[in-house]
Amino acid sequence: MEKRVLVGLSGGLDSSVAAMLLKQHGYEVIGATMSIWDGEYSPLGGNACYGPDERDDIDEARKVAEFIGISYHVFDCAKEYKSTVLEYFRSDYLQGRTPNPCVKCNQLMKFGLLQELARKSGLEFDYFATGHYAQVIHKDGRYALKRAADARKDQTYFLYRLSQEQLKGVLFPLADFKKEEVREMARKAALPVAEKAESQDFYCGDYKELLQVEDKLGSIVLKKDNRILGQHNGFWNFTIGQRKGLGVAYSEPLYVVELKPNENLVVVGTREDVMSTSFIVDDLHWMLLTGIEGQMEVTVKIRSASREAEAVIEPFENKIKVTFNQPKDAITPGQSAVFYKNEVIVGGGVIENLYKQD
RNA sequence: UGUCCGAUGGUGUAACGGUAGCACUGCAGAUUUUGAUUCUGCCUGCCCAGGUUCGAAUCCUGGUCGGACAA
Repeated sequence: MEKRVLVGLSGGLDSSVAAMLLKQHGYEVIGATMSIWDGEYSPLGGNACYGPDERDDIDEARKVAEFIGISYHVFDCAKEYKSTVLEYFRSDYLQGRTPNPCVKCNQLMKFGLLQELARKSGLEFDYFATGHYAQVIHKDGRYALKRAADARKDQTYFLYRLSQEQLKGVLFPLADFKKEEVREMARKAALPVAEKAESQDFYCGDYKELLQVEDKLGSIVLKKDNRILGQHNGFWNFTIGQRKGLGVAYSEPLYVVELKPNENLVVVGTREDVMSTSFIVDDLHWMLLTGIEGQMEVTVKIRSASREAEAVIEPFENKIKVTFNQPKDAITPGQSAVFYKNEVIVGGGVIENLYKQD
């Protein structure tokens, strides 16, 4: 009997190819897209997750579904998206942290609500699949994510919060392919989205709308001597490690080193000032393991596009303390730190703050 | 209205007298499922007026402006 798979279609290249591959492999495939845009704001058009161009993406996903011959459904997740992802996004920024909406969205929406609504609507399926570049392994009775074959496109970082239950029923058809191979397959099959461009932003409008704030003048101060170097329109417009857009000239590159929400201060410093070695991770989520007792050597990734680096993790109160072997730049509260051992996700959590000795 | 110092692109700076470089900002692009990082490219400048030199940002004179000292 054919196994049934629900595939999350985004209207993009990757998920389309994923669906096509599953179909070719003999699964009975059902396409589904979540609708998250409620039209409250009016940003300029653009290729973003949360935005009015969602309609175009849904149209494309529908075309693709027709093209490869699978059924297609759209589920309205706008309300929940707003109360979870957007609310999280907003409150984190207003606390001077830098949230990662993709992580939240994967955990709660794509790999959560979407399947839930599909089942409620009467659809039955054995697996859930997406076009993510990641692979699932099963070891010692636990499921975990392993980096994709195409290391350059690996997306496990965004998926580290998936639970055992979520991982258990997941398929990633693109796990073993490189991006170029995926595009080539799409071209050969003449998929409608074969030439679709990469990359999408989270939101293509002004973040002020999502944060529900107005500009508020504040100072940009130099860490070294607290000298005021310039002005800004609100600390929420910045993230640790940011270099561009400060509007401040100095003898060397300046980076945002710290945000002080209470005083609406943006503290900047030199390259050296953004480097740290130790930090505390909270809001833990374990994957291959269920926790650790003592120290463990791992590699840690603290930003989607930043390369993972060697570090030691160890319990610290109810949290985890991470210590890099070499100082690392832009360790940012709110971003996720994901621990890998031999390319497999051991666990991860959210960066709470730097750990300072003495 | 005395003395001293300084005066280079939007900002901070560099250039034995030989036609101005660097960093930052800004802009454009590459990379990116986070408005970060990183990478590539681009735009702007020698306070003014004389003079000395084959030739001056660099030397001299005067002016203007800024800073410091000076009751």
